[in-house]
Amino acid sequence: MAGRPRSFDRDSALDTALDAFWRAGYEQTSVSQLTQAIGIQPPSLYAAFSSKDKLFAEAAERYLERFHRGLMASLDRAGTREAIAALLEAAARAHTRPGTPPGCLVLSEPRLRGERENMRAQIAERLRRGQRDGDLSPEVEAGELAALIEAVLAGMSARARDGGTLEELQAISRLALSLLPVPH
Amino acid sequence: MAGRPRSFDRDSALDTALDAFWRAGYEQTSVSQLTQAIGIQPPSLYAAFSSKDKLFAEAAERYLERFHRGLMASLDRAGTREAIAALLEAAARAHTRPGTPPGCLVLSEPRLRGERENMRAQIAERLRRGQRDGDLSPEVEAGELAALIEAVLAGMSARARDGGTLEELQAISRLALSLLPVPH
DNA sequence: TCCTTACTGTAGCAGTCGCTAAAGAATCCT
DNA sequence: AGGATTCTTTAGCGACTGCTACAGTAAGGA
Repeated sequence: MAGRPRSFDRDSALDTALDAFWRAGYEQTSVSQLTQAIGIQPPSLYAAFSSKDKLFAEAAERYLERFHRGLMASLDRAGTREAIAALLEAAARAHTRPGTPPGCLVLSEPRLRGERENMRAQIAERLRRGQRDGDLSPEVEAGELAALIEAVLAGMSARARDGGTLEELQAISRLALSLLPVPH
Repeated sequence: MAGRPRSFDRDSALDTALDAFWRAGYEQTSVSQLTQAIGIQPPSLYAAFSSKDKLFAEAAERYLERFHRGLMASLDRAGTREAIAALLEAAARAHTRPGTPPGCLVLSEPRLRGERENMRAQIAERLRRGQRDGDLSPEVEAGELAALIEAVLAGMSARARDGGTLEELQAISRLALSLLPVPH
């Protein structure tokens, strides 16, 4: 049944791969960089993960679970303004957190366009809920405001990759919040 | 003195190279893609432009002259709000203009970080002028507001690359404008 | 103990990367 | 015409890309 046991920890190898993809993106991360960072030879990587593409998919899924979903859970807060404020503040912190690469994988990796669309849809849904609840002006189109918020988040991520500090991103976040129209 | 004349138009070759770099970025554009698009062999490219790096630098300079500076000239408008509105609107149009690649080269190419810093500095300077002129609230830090505006522009560029339409970008632009505090 | 199974390291596949040596072709100058 | 100059094409450099055939190794089951 069982053969020779794997000589490396698949789970921590996935962490290492995620870090590499997050830092440099899919295209700029070579298989040889990955195997070197993990400390294995190519056949071991391919036995465990099938292909660079599948390895990325699994690393991205881990990113979603471990970083992205928690961040998006900020939207569950009561109060639309508080929810968006929490999302922006959490993003500012996450995008500049020491020990992880700067910026957001979802917002910077071209291959994750689908996740960006999910993200925008979730924000739009939260805004619509706010309009139903009466704590967001119904005069603004929720989809459009969600697109603006996504754009601000993408800009914050890009700024972080350019060396922007936590304080700079928090300033962006704080100023961006003032565009949420309160109900009259 | 003069030897065999160049068989291709250096100027239009530079246009072709700019289009390629703009569309896919520096790293994702190979020399063989460039020579194929221009219709020449590698030695001709190297005789005319020295290296991929120098070719990119020249193409980027052309981008700045031909697209970026005109866009930034929107800031010269009288009225700070009008100036920022014009910049955002011009960006929405430029990032989705048919016949040119989607998005902004300055905002999407990692190598052009310095230009992004120039851009932010120019926006900040315009905002400070607005505060001196009294048509922008002096209570907001111009550098921070400039960072927010740059973030919105970067987000618009990213959205354009994801397939965002002119109308979507205009909606972002219009909503973003509401964060400009008027003087009390 | 021996077989089966599944991993390991070595080595290298075909293809592409940025770039260039060498030789032929087209121009100007004398 | 002949030489000098500068481009062109052909061909290919060494290094790297994602990936894999092959042989050796370490485990469990009979």
